[in-house]
Amino acid sequence: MTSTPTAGKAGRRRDPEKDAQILQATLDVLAETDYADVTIELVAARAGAGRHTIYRRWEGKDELILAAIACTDSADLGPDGLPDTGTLRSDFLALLDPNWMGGNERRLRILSSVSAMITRTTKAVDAVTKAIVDPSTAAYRFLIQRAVDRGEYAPPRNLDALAQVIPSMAAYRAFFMQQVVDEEFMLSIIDGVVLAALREPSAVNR
Amino acid sequence: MTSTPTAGKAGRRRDPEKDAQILQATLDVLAETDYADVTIELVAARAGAGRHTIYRRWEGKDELILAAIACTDSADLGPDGLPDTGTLRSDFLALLDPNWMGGNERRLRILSSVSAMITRTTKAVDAVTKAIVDPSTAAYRFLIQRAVDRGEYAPPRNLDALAQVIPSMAAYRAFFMQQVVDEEFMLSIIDGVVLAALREPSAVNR
DNA sequence: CTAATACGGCACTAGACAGTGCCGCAATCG
DNA sequence: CGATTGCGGCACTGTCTAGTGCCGTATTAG
Repeated sequence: MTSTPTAGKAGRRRDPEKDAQILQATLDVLAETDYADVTIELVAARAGAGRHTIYRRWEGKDELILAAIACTDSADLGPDGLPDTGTLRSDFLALLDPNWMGGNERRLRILSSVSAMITRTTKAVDAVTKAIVDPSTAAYRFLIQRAVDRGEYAPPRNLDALAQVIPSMAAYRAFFMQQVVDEEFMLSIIDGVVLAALREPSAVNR
Repeated sequence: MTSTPTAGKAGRRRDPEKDAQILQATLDVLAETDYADVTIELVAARAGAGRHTIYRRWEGKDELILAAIACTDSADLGPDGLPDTGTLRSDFLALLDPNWMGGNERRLRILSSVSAMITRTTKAVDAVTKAIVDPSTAAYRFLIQRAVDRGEYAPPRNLDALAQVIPSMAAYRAFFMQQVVDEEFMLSIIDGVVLAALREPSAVNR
């Protein structure tokens, strides 16, 4: 669908840059307004493109948005992009700064904008799950597991549930309460919930 | 605005029932579809009313929806409506059944539908906060505090954060993950997070 | 009864937006 | 060069829906 006519066809080639520009513009608009307010016109203008250029590459509005979600940059949430500060608490805090709050703030806004779509399309749920929800949970699961492995805490009763605490509460606050997810809030969750639910290993302590 | 002409005016009186029917229909539609798909036509049809009857009472679509949110029945979340089973764990579980899942399932759906509105209007945030977010948090805060008061657990480090765990994680799951908030899931949060973060009182135990 | 208001149903206006067609220009192949 | 395709911009169609006006009917005060 987005393939460039590499064959021996005549004619001008599709600009691969445009794909990225359009998807990025889509994410920008999605992060700033709401799904219903995302117009192709707006995206095209933002990307410096014509509407046709968009319709030539994607079936329609929904397909475009799904593609944009799928290319949300979650690479920084892979094990390699995660901080390793020595303690779980400061790992959590390190996530707050660089990619995370601007990074995450953006992810949260996109997440909320797409919510309208989620209630209708199964594909949207899949896209959001794959691009945003799963990577976030996986990142926290990784950090906690690593802390357990190095003996900082005893293995938790339910790692998966614990790994979802911060994404859930941050999303709830940013989205439904429309309040900033700042360090103060994060600390209240980290200390008051996640770390509180973890126990020191009963035997040797460090 | 919704006042019935009680003065010595002539003419047919406004049907007070209609107010409730229309607001209820609005909530129904909100719970089933999405904010953008809530048409006055749909609400009117559901309420067995004409569109004029709606416009006669509210300024427009947004006002109607705000009014509907405000009348979400959260009375069952007051202290009097909450279960008192003797232990915090079974209190939590009791919330899952009666008003809660059908009750809460409905609240969650409405919450998600209004999300589109939240990103634009401050009033919507206020309405949702007052009608849904705050009552939910308050209910859990009450249950936890009561358990602490009767000596079941030691006072938590951060009661407010803890009280938001279940609403947040339930909303996140129901909304962004589009998965059912069933007993299995609730138990994983209750045991794996909330109760894990609470400690037995160090001194006399019960 | 008469005047005034509420009600449901229908038709209408106005605006917004998805999607398409066309034009002129740019790039690329043979 | 000529054919073919990509591109931005403009105009157009079709649809959907908020909001309003009108009609016939029902209700109520005086």
